[in-house]
Amino acid sequence: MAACCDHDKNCESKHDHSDLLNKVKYELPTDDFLIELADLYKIFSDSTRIKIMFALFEEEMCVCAIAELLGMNQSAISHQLKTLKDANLVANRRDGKTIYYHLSDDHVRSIIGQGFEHLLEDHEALKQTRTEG
Amino acid sequence: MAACCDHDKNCESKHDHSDLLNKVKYELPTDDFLIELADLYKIFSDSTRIKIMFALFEEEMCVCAIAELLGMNQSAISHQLKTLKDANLVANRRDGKTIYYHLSDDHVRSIIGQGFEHLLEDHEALKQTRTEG
DNA sequence: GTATCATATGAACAAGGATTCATATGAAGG
DNA sequence: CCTTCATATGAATCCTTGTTCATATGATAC
Repeated sequence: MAACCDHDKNCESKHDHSDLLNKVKYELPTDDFLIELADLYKIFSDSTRIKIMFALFEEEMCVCAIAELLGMNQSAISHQLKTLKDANLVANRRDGKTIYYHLSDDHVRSIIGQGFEHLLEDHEALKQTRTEG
Repeated sequence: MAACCDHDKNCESKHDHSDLLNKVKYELPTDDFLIELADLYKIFSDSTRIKIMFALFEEEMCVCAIAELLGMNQSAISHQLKTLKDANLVANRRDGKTIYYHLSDDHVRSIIGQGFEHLLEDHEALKQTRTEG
């Protein structure tokens, strides 16, 4: 009988993976950490937020400038900036009535950089197969 | 009058950002690329998929082993594996009735690695403020 | 062929989230 | 104070998406 399965109806396989499962289970980070990691990527998973972060690569911008740049209304941008700020990815400063946002650290750059490279290489690979075919 | 606004009701600001906007707009990648980038991170933004990828860090696994590991049913895992495969993040091989999945390249490792580090440093910072307080 | 196991897939449902609208806050100028 | 501008926020809506259930495919063994 499979080693780990009769206590859970989700585990219905007839295979016996006990050895593999025990090993992998041991190496796996905690659920909490993995959920936190997914939540971090969730922030990068919206194109509006990506655009905002890219814009802030250059220099700090106020809310209405970002809204104008992206052609979206101020409220939408404000909501997304809150999301980014809650995740410590952007910070802001007030100057009179205006509030300027900027990237809060270099993690944004390095995280986006990795995705960027992945896409570039995918596009390269695609081009390759096209010229080969 | 602000330089770029009367053509678009979303651009209602009284500020004049023309210089800044022109500069940033010029530096910004295309919409298509930014959307593609967001879509890539979207794949990392689900904890089930993250867990699958982490499991495959160790070695290849068949569908039912992953399901057993995560305590989820086979269908859910299969759907997510399809998502990962469509994004070229995992690949598979058949051996009889069983299909084994593995990471398809090292981008998964490097992308997850960046997020990993970000979280670790955040946790460090948190610990710091706690001991200071 | 039929039965069984491993996986894939389509439809349906539920939960989450991005945007918009309306409104609130908060600062500066008069 | 009152007005205006810049931003924030809450509620409502619509769209996306993860999971489940039921079923299909595809391979092996008999």
